[in-house]
Amino acid sequence: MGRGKIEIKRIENSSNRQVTYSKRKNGILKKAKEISVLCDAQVSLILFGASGKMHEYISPSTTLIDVLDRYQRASGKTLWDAKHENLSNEIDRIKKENDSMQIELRHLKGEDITSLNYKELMNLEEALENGLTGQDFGG
Amino acid sequence: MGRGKIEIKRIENSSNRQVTYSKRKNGILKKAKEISVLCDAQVSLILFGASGKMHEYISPSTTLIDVLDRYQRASGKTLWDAKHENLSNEIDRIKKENDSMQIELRHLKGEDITSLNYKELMNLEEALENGLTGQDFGG
DNA sequence: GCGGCTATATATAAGCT
DNA sequence: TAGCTTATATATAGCCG
Repeated sequence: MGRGKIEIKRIENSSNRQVTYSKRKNGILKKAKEISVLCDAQVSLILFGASGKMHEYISPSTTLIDVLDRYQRASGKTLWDAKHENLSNEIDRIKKENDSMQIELRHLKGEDITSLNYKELMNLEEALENGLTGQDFGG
Repeated sequence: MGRGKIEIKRIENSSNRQVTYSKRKNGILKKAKEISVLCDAQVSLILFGASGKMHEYISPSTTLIDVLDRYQRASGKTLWDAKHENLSNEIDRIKKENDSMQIELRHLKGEDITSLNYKELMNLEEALENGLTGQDFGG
């Protein structure tokens, strides 16, 4: 669509790439508006250029959240549930690490530290590195 | 872009609307792929036609969730509900505690433990309870 | 690097089957 | 109804200031 035909592959020249992005971004945003108006379609378009700048188009009379809800129902994929699960799992993982450390710290602080011998310290260190939970080092 | 010029307004004839949707859907999906490849852009495009059928394009090497996370950061808008925010906050909180403990443990393990005196232990304990991060207890 | 300017490449509205 | 075709409308690559 220009003076010359181009291959669809990454434009190596960064300044040409930027110019092309800017032009095509306008083009695709326009197309998104058009299809949404002409065909009564619900559209969500989000673009991030290499420079990091964001552009978006969401059809009128809807919201991105509506689109995403519908996306989940139509695709069977989960977004917030997946997100929710990821977060929950991360919390579990971190909490375990956390508990483990707290237990070890309690031991460290609760004992007469000078009474720990070398072997006990090694056990402790190993336990910490393994992130074991609930293991008791005798107190 | 055809035999005749058209106005950008809802196509009333439902079968024309469907045909136009189908054609333009292909066009915009192609455009989305092209800009993503040519310009190294991160793109998310979700379309629902009036018939309810969904089509999507997400740039390779990313996921819709990534795009949405980035969208939230860039736009300042929240997509996930309050529940997710709470989880995120909890993660932040726990991670801080965690980091704090790791720092202290590193100190404990890195030192000759018998050299810690009572006061140092008290400082340590206080720091842990306050969840302070990055504070140095002298090594 | 940015905003116009064309020549060309593409997309697509109508038609046709 | 769904494709295929073709004349036109658009998009845009390469340039220029």
